[in-house]
Amino acid sequence: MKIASWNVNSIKVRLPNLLQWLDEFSPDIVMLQETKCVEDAFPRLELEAAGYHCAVVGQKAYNGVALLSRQPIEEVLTVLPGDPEDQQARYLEATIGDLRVASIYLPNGNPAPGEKFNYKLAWMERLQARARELLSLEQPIVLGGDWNVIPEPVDCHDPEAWRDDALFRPESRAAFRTILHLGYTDAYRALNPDTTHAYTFWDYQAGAWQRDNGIRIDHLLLSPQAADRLAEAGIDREPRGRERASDHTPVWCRLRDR
DNA sequence: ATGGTTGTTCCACAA
Repeated sequence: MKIASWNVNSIKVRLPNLLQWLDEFSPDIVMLQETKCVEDAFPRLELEAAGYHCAVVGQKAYNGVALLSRQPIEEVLTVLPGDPEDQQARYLEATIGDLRVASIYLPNGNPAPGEKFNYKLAWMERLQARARELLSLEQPIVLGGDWNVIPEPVDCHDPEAWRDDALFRPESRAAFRTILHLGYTDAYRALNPDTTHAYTFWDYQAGAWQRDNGIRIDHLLLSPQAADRLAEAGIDREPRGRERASDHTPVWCRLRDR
């Protein structure tokens, strides 16, 4: 069972890249972020033709997350609980087979400090509460997505350049650790404890890709029942080097069948 | 320190 997460930065622009990658990589489940379209504009027919069920939550122009799955998608939750005022399409949770999965697009939070940073931290509090609730299911869970958090200095090319950024500030990193400490496992880091230059995002600007000036901000967090089945984890850099690439590349893991 | 890029939308904003 291959599970991947990819911030595609517009599903409309990236559909050819996505279809090519689905064909080559053949994941069973994909969490998508920054689809940047309303539900009705999501290219459901093309993805179904490629063999995937779709669940989508979207809004105009910004945000938007989706789940793709070879198996049917059930018991869908389209909002992160905890704030009825929050209108941003950033969370989609569902049951697929014996798994509970979520596609997460965590707020960027810049500039920090400020309102956007406050929103990020409040959103992380809500996510932590939901992550704790989910653990009581005692089920394999995968919380995957663009977490917009650089967990450790080793997860960026130049820590000094990111020091005051919302993705690397102590508050963001602490909130991420708090979720890990509930009992979740960072799939990539668990199986690649010493790997450096393992990035999932390279800015479009200033030749960041060519200079490998990247950051690791896309993560798959596993509940204990999922971590027990973790067989492989990696980052597929190939899509980032293609024509019309997203600024993110997919992160993935493989869980053993039970 | 600055500027560099991409996407969506409407003449900026988000990343």
